[in-house]
Amino acid sequence: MLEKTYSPAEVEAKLYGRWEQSGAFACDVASNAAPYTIMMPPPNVTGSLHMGHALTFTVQDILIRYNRMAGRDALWQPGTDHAGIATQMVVERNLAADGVDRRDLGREAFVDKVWEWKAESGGTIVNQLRRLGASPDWARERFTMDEGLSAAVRKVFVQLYREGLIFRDKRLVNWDPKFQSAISDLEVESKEVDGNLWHFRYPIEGEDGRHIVVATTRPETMLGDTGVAVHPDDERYKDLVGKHAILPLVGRRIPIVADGYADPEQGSGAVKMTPAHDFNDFEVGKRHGLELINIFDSHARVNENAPEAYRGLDRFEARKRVVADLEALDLVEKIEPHRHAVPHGDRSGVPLEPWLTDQWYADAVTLAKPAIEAVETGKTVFVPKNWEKTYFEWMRNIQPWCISRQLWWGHQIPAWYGPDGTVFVEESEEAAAAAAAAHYGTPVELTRDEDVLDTWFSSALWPFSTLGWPEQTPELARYYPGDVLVTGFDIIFFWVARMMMMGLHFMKDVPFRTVYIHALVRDAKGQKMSKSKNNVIDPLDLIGRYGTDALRFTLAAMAAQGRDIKLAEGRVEGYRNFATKIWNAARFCQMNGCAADPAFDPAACSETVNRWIVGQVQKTSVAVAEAIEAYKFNEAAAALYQFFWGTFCDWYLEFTKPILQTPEGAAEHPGAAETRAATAWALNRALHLLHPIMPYITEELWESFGEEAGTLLIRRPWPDLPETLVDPAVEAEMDWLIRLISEVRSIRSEMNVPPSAQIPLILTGAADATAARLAGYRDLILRLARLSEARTGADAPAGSVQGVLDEATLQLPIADVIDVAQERARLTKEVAKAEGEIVKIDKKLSNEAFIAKAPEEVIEENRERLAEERQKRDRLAAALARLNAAG
RNA sequence: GGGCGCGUAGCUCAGCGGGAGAGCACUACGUUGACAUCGUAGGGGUCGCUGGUUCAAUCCCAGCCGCGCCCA
Repeated sequence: MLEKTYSPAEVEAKLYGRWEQSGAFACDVASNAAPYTIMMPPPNVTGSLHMGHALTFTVQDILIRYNRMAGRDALWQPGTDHAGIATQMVVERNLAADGVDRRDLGREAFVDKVWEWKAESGGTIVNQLRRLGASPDWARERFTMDEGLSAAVRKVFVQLYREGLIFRDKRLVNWDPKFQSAISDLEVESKEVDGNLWHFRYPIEGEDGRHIVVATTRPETMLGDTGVAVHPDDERYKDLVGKHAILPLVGRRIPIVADGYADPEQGSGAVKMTPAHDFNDFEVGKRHGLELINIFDSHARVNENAPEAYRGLDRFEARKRVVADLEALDLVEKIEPHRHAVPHGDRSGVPLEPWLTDQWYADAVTLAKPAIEAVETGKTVFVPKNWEKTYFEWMRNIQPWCISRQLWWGHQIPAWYGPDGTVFVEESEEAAAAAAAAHYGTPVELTRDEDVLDTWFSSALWPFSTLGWPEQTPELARYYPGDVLVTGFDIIFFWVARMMMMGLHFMKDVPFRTVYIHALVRDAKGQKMSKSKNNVIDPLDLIGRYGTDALRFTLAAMAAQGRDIKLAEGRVEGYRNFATKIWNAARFCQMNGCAADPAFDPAACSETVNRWIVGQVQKTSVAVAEAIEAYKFNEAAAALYQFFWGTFCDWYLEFTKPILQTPEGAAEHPGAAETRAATAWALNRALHLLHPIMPYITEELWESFGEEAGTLLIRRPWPDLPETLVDPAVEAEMDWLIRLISEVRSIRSEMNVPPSAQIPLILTGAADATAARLAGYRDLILRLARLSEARTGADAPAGSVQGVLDEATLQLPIADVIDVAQERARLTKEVAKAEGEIVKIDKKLSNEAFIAKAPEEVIEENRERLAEERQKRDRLAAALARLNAAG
């Protein structure tokens, strides 16, 4: 016998191991089944499970479990990425706690430390994924720094270099002074900061007392100014173009140029130009041949290119000093408070410095072309479709991708320099040495490039590097391209776009056919969860309190396309209750001896209730399958919830009670055996349908109810049921029954008939078929509507409360409890309601244009509804008349 | 400024050309042998505003008002 309540924690721990050990998660390269592949977006190895992960991995697991059941050879490829900066930071912090600096340790020893750290604590998120019930093929778990994946990185780098698609260049980069590394423009986070707009006067050369006023948010950069720009049409400055200003504090003579970049509306209309420290100024500088003067070192301290007084100052100290010195010279026109966006490093959190350095770049412009085309031609489709716009927007405006990072943890760039700086890009040191020897005609000492590659460079290869590329493995042939990539929109640029580029370039095919972009999880108020707001909901905490299945069902139910998820804990609680409901329904089935019967044939039921539930199961299985295949997880969840609670528990189990529960001394109902088998069958099918979303409770119940002892639900086939199980006549009959019971209950409740009182029901004006139904379901009706008798009759007994059901009128003779005034009010309200409908439909039908232009079935439907409403109105009016006559 | 999206019941959200829905919350009643993590019934909505298209608009189009996110 099942326990009284479901205990998620116990069941989860027990079943996960059983699944994994049974090999249920593994794909089968030798299988004849069609493959179904999802590449898991590798979480950061330093990461721990947050709500976003919970959503994305739940969705992926639903897809994988469903497709596995649907007969596909499913591969869900798991793994983690090495997260260059984040991981290096973690390990550096740990070392710092022991008073060790990585530079004292040296590169090799430091990298060893990182590997040690990874071995000890790198698996956190992977274990948390298990608690979520995720079922990837763990045996194939990969890490972006694995030897195989590293070989893929080297090969890709060398090939792209030889094709001219990777190059080295001196450009402005987003420099992170804290990490001492370049970062890509995607890792830049704009933050609104309260600052000032400082207006400085720059004296004009040769015109005593005349100044040009420039406005800036970064006074300290003026030490590197090499020009002033004004708009060509700006009348105020026309005569100054071509002249020079004298840069205060420095004394440099700088040209005044005309450029459309200067906005006459902004500030004074004149802008100082610092081409070595601002991306826009860099472009303007290029157009006008302005000098590039780098005034900062890598820590963003003023260097030797600035006047001696400022050297060594940090950029913020330099700012104060410059302003103070200009004020002393009376060259500050005004200072206005100004709120503006300042680029920050998304991980370091410090303001970034545009800085001129040598870096490696990938030619994203060229690589993006086929990737754009693949989406244009539908080789890869986005779901929902509108994310294509975001993708195109970025891909069509893409810039060269800075792929080098000044870190130690990552894939070191396979480039070696000869004594004269000649670069040799090869897959190994030996190859580089050979190439150098050939170049110089003699072996030489080579120095390897110290930099490593952007983590996303290796992630971009994930869809094929994890399958063994560059080896031509059977896995690669079978599982590339993948079916669907599931991720959040925030990762379209970082990862999706780059996988598209690399996949198309190296595999000559897209990496996945579909990209499903899901929502972001926010808190109940719609705010992004963040530690600083202290509104983070921990999925593991929710799992602990409500169970994994409840959390998964909640996320599925809320994963409607195109809208973010505002997660309120109440929803999780509600779906925990749903799990409890499932548990209790199963207990009930067990208590009534409903066990799987191998001989049961759903198409051959004789009891109407059983023929009905079998059809409802069929409809639900189709609805759920279609919803999952269309990535409409909320619809799948709603169909399941409605079926299990609203149909199976609320009606079917109630309908079968009189059949299953034989009163003392009475003979068993002739349909009892069939009903027990049908109930078990329906419950078992429901467990199948629920399994992808609620794997644990369904697997646990399958253990007690399953048709085949010792099998696991995870490996069972998805129910493939014929449409013929749905019988419209049966549906109509059960629908009538439900409406009759509901109507009686509603009247009883409104008339305040105590639940314990058993009252009679007389159906007047009933057609023969209706009378037959009443007789056929008499026991059920008595029980569920709490009646003492239920029969047809010719006349209404005096003092009846009345209701209408199709052509018949319900009479509930409860003269002793009836309140005439209350009943009159009730009936009057009902009549008015019907009357309102009649007026609405009548108006529509008497509109000639409607009759002329609307489709025939719509007109017909309205005619039917009108007739129904009129019938109802007439019967209710008659009931009212009877009441008035009696009262 | 450009792009995307959202304003539907008290709350969280489905629906998106032909009868306004769900869950939670709320109210009343209920110890009917699966379930109070429950049952039965009920109240509650000019579907942001204004125009337009249409026989028909919560749904399509335009404008406006509020709100969010991304990119400059």
